[in-house]
Amino acid sequence: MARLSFREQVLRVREDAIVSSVNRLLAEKGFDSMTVDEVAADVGIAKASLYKHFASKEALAAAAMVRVLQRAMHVIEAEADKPDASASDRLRAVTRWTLQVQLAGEMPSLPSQNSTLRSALIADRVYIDLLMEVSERLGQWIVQAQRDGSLTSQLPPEVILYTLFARACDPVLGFLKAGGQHSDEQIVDWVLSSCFDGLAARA
Amino acid sequence: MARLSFREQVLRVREDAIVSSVNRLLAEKGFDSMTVDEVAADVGIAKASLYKHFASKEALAAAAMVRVLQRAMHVIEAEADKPDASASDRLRAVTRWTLQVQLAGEMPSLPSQNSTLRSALIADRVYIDLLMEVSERLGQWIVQAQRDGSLTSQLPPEVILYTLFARACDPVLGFLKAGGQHSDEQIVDWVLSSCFDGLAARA
DNA sequence: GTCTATAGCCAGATAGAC
DNA sequence: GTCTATCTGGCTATAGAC
Repeated sequence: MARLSFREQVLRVREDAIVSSVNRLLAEKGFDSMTVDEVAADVGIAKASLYKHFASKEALAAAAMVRVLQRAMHVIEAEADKPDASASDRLRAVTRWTLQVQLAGEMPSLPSQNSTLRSALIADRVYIDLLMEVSERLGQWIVQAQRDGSLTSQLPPEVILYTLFARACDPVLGFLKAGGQHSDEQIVDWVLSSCFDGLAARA
Repeated sequence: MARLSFREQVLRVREDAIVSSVNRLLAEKGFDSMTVDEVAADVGIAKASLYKHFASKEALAAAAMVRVLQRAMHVIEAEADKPDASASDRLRAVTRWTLQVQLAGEMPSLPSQNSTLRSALIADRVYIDLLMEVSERLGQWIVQAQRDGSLTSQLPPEVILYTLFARACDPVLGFLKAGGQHSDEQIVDWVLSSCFDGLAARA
């Protein structure tokens, strides 16, 4: 790893602050409602300065997505290091982390319809590579869990993978939180249970 | 029911055409990306004429939501009329319908973050009343199914209700459809199974 | 690289003739 | 009620001084 000059470190820190703001605002308001002016105000710099760091609003969102995927990879690696956990345990743990992040208002949410954003994301090599890596790691655990009989074999691994990914934007968390009746832990437990155990009664 | 004059009937038909366009565009692009110009072009009238029928873009979206809730109520009533169905069967059937509508590109999707839209919706008495009625009808079936042991009692009825509602915007359907590998029926079956039976293997 | 100021665009809503 | 033409505001992005 090359040593960074002081100037480069300052740059890093500033960009990190920008991405943090973007991440939070994306979680709060979504991509379309978030304005670049807001981001600049939140970071405490001028809008034009933002554009010296990131070429476009889409690039800002992509950076936030890259960061959350990096966090996810760290969680995955931490789970992989636990010697006694089953594949199913690991998937549950990663899914739990996803729900917690969303409930904490730290999960950036992107509209799947916005085409300019989609284009920017699939053109972003770093983002795509990370997404593939996360998918592969989870995919291996899914297949393993199906083999050892802890996850259903009725569903293709692909369907299970997508279902887990979708927990990152599950609106049920927000509904329950809006009610204000339950603790975050309780909410996460319920959604996790509905996801893995289903709504139907177990025999 | 009062007889409508010819002029009023023409009005009805036109507004119905407008709501149809809005419904489809909302399903396709979402509220933020949908423009009023597009709606006008799709219906084939001038934008100013649209505003003679609906006061705002939010009102257009509300009308589409009212319509889809009316469709849902019809489905619910049709299910209620089936003499031999269990509460659980009825919930599955209504959920299946929801998934089919979404997969057919006919489910209007609204961003939960947009505040002006939220305000417009909760101010719309017709929308709120319908939403409450649908919730109550489903809620009764949920409690009943929990009592007869076909739905889990581990989760509060509220959680189950929200989980079913959330199927209307489940991104898993879109992911699987985008792959182009599977039939719509197959996709619906999988998602329905993941929802009710869960991802974990059944004993 | 940071700022202020502004260009350029687009979309929601309206004016006013017919 | 329908149209054409326009207003208005907000947002992304940039120019240009320092």
